[in-house]
Amino acid sequence: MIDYTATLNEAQYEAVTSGDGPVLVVAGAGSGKTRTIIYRLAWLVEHGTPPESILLLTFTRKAAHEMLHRAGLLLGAGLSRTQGGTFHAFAYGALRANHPLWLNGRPFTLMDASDITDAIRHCKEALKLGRGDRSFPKTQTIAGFFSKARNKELPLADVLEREAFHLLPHSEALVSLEVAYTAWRREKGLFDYDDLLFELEGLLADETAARILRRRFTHILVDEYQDTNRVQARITRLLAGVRAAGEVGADPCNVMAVGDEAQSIYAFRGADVRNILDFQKIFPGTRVIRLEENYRSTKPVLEVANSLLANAAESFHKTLFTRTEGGDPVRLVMPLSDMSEATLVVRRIRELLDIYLPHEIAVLFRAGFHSYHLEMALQQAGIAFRKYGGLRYTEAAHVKDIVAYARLVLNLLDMPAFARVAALHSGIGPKTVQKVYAALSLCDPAITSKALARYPGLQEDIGFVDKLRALQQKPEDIFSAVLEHYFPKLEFLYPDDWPRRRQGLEEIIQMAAGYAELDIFVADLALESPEADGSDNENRITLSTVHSAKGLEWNAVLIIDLVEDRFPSRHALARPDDFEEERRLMYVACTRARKNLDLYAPASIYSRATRGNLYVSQSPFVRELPLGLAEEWVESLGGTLTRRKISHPARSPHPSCDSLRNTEGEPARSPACGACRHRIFGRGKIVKHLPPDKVQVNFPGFGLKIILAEYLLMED
DNA sequence: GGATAACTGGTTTTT
DNA sequence: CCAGTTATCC
Repeated sequence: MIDYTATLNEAQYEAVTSGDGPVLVVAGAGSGKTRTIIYRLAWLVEHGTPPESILLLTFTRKAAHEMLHRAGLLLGAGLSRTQGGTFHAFAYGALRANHPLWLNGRPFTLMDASDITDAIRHCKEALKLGRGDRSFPKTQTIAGFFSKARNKELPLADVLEREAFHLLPHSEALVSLEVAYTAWRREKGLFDYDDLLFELEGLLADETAARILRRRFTHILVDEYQDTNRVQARITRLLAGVRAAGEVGADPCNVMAVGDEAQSIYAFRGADVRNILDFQKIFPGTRVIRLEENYRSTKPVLEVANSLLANAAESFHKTLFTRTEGGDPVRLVMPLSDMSEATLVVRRIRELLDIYLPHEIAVLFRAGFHSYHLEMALQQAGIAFRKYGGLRYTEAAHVKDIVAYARLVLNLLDMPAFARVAALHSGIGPKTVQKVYAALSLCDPAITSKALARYPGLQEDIGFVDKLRALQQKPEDIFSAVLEHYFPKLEFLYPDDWPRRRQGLEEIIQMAAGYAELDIFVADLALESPEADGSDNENRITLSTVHSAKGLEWNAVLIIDLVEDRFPSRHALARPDDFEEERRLMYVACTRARKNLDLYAPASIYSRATRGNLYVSQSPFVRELPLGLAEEWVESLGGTLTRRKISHPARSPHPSCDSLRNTEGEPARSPACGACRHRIFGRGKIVKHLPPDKVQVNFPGFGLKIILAEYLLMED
């Protein structure tokens, strides 16, 4: 038997050992949330719950696997029969077993990100929309809005009105494009990410199907509940069932949701914090347990994190505490440019490598491309890294090529895969693809062979795929056959860099080896690519977007590019809600650090457009940092860092005029204060004078701030 | 008409 | 670095 009291605190113990009924665990950053889930899994199994009756829904498959693995270690027995993964992966599995009726028995295929943009581009061309119109949004942007509308469950026109005022002239065109895209998916049997969730909900709407799943999964655990969207919350409810007060029915309603509203960072894709705030209303009789003590970070790190939340909108106020004292100070480094930032970060990583192993160090940033300079500098310095977020292994063209062959083995009428394989042959472009596909979809051997006769290369490929299908092999054997078939083409397809692409292509066979079913493997590739290389990860530092760093932790964390327009992102400055999400994102980034936290705010950023360095404002999250919370280091020419004890007046703790542009794109200013003749940056208004040297200012949408008068402009 | 080469301008975050 | 556009070639 496991000794639960030895390693758990009181609140954790209560969560782990709670009996039947709904439970909500509100777990602050670093409060032992993962440990709690692991022990909960072990406790359930130890107290008679069959492992296969537990469903663990997490944010990444990796998180689920790790928790199950560690719970298995505790128990001394594997938890391989427990299902764990993302909502999307679970939905795929459920729909695979219960085909939606409207498909009429046809196979369905999961689209990956590029399939989605390709499909939208195709519809856009078919409808002749936005041709040569520079103001028409990019296909990827359109895909983003389509998905956002569905995740927020709002009409597309409403989303555009709220979030993309400048696209309103195209509203009608985009709505018709959305209709066409939906029709295209249904016609071709294609599911995008959002379809998975809504189709699963549709499945659960059938009471018989829902009851079967409820009986199968008597205990449901949902991690990162603050980042679920509305349909995911409804799915949770449908899977758990709801018992009215006092009722003892068939629905077990053993659901445990774990989350932290201060770490909600996915509102952009429809995550709704109300799911966690309203949990008790949805599930009557919920037991709420709070984990508040932080075991992860040192005091200096927590003070910075707490200060970020102290400036947040009301509902997110929260303070983490630790019983441990001491720890290195948080460092705020101000390089001259993003180029020298890369140099300084490399230098700092060298220092940290004397103390920590590579895998205990991470560099975090707001967007994938922010790390380009650093990636080059690390390469030159010979420091190995792996990058999360941004381009993935499975998004490389040559990997998509082989996966496309595998998808055709599953389903010859998989439109995106067919288009990809067909276009590998010279002389076949988009139009020919459409023609040949139309002929193939009639499923008449005579017509098929006639259509293919004109394209011998493609005919050979189709023959190869048909043969492979007939053999009914294991996924790894199918991929080795595909590789053998594909290798000779590689040199011709990618003359510039085929040797590089050849490297690591065989890894896909290793990845496939863990799977018994080809379609599940292919679906997983689209949902979340497995670790590309498991070999020397211990010897690499981590580069990651903050979003991809969620749920992870390192001894040393460096956050780069803390400047306005980057972190917070330019797009977030228009609306206060988005700005608040950036703040929580910064909070998530800081709370990843166990011992060392370095913040980098370069004074300038290289811009291609002007072929020079542009001076930039520091991120408001840096400017608002109270003096004394971080040690400040300034770079001077020549790359030397100097410790700065007194803060510069430019370090004003409020958004600058740049970050408070109105919709016309002009910096807005209020008139000078009648009493003191001071002017405020942006739209701020002085509401109170606090003698001798401070004023209270209200920034519409950002709230009240107290500011030193010397930071303000005098009317001239 | 349709495929491919050359060019240009602009980058959020993810399943 | 990559998607979308225009120019050129079959």
